Amino acid sequence: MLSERRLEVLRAIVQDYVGTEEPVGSKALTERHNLGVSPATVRNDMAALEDEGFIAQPHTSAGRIPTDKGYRLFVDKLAGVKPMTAPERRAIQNFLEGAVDLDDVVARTVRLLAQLTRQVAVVQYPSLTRSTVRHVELLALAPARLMLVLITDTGRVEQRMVDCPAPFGEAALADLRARLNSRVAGRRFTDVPGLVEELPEAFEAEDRGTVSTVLSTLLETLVEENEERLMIGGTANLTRFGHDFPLVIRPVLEALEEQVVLLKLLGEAKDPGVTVRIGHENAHEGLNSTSVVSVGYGSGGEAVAKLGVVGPTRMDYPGTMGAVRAVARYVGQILAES
Amino acid sequence: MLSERRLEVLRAIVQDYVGTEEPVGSKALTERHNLGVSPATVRNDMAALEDEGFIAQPHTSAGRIPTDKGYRLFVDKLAGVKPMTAPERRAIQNFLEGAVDLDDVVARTVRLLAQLTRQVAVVQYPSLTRSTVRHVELLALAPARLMLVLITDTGRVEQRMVDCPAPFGEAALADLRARLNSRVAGRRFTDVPGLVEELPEAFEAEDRGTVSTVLSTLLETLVEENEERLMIGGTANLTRFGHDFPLVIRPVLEALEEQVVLLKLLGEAKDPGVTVRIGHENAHEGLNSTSVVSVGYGSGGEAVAKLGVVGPTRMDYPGTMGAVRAVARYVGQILAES
DNA sequence: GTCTGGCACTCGCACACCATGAGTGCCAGG
DNA sequence: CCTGGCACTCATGGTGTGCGAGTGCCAGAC
Repeated sequence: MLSERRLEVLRAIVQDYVGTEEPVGSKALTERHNLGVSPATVRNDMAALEDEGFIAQPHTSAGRIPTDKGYRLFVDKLAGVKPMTAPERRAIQNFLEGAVDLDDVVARTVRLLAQLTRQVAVVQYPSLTRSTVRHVELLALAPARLMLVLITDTGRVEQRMVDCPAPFGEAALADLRARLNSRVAGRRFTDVPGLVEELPEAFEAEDRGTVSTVLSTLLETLVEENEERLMIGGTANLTRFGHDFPLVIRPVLEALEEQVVLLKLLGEAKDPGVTVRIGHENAHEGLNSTSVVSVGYGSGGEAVAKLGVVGPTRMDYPGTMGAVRAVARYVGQILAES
Repeated sequence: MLSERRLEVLRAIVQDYVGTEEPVGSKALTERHNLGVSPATVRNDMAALEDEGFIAQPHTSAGRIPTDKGYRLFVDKLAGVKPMTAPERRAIQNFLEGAVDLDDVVARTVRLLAQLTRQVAVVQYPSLTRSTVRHVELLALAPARLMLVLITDTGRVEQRMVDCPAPFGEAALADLRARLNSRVAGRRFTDVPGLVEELPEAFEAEDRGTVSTVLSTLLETLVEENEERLMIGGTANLTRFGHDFPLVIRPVLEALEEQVVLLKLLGEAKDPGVTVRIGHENAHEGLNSTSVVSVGYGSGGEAVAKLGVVGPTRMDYPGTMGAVRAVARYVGQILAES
């Protein structure tokens, strides 16, 4: 079991290492933090912490640095979330309020997060599956070719072409449009399939094929993989990573280009609050030397998507968590207003 | 004036340096290329080339490397565009044909370019201003709130909210929708303003305010800055840049995050063919050690947007130019088909 | 039992030194 | 105008060394 003081030592090590980027020794520790004990005592505590796997030394004659396990303990037990200051909060709000549409909200959020945390920011677009339908529109582009436009409560718009098996009259089109909207408008995406099931039956036999085609296109749109888009930014912050450049940064850049990887990354975090995944806790190899801080955000009380940052495991966790949480909160507000 | 052989020497230097990334000396040159003269002669030629500013030596006792000016001469006079091989062309075509919508086309193009050239790829979305209107749709979301949806011939969709000064009836809406489409469908964006000018006059006085509002929103959409979106990829290739990492790569990453910068970059290239901007020819400071190879692409004969790659000035120009040109050609085809 | 000061030990890092050799410029002769 | 020869420069890499930060351990104090 770790005594109170040993935890305090670990906290001091994490804080110093995050600040200086250099392994921290026993003497420096006692000087910068008033632990009330001598370096020798700290050394003993360090030896114990090392035995337990919370810290390690890069070389025999160097100071200690925290391990992933050490950071984990720090995040779980030793550090809170550092709240943003009032001016910071105002700045966030002001910056986000200038957004004109959903794309802009996401773009601004990415910039903001990247600037606040000085790390790589990742923002997922509000997911279709968790939002509700605002409107469905059908346009006849040609006698047997329709365009289906789906508008969500978060302002997102998806469109699909529909090639009809048979020509489809203007009247039938208006009818379908009206029926469709009266059923699904305001409903959650997940409920839509059940709501439109027997819709074809209301139409003439000749039109049923087309109606079915339209419906299946609609349902496809709801589940389609590209529903999960995201935007990243602040990659220039990767240059502040470390000294042993290419080897670390390369796999990270590669991982960041794989949207699938990132989506999985964000998706894994089920926690209602801020989630932190440290180093090897990330499934993807390329991200083994990074930590991911993420949180859900949404227009109502409920999360419709996630956002977060990717940075070195040696990061300011309390500050980053605070920034991520604050941004998520304000983005939620903005989405709710629009 | 530079003799034929001196140009040949320059070509050899560029080729060797691009291949090896190391300054090339006179002896190595005569060994790898059969110039038919001795190293001493080559040295004299090199001295001349250096006087003219085409090459430089990093240190006194090192070989020569091409300067920006040297690359410029190489690109303009000494190198052609290396055409893609047949299998490569087939691969490009196959890869692009799998795309399901415009976003996907752009995304695939970026990946493809990045892989082919092993550099950073930039693809601009087909610009609104140079395309034509396929359809304009108006939806009533609330009595005094409309949504305007604009669909282009390149498959792009833009939507805007319109808050009406007064409630707008269903009949008037249908009327406006019909009149609008009959006037602008199939027309170029640049012609739209003239075509809708006197449209409000056809409506009752009470509706004119709303009609005007809708029209001005439509016109805004046509010129809005965010019409010029773009997508980038292959940033991981930046790690192959050089040995003196952070200092070079940092400003490049920063520049790549500024869409404005990139758009200007692509926009500057007015050439109908492949354009190459080398090193300091790029206005943006951060890109002074990079070259940009870009070209326009379009669904018809006409260019509606640009695409290109950003890489180190030390790049394989003929190959890169060939890849860029080929990809642009096939993307154009794909867009024309859809 | 816990903390402390002392002490010997380890070892990475920075610096200096030197030998090597690739590459150059210049010159005299073909 | 080209070539071979020659003296010179200088970046690079390997070795050696001193320094100092940091450690582990132990004996003694509280």
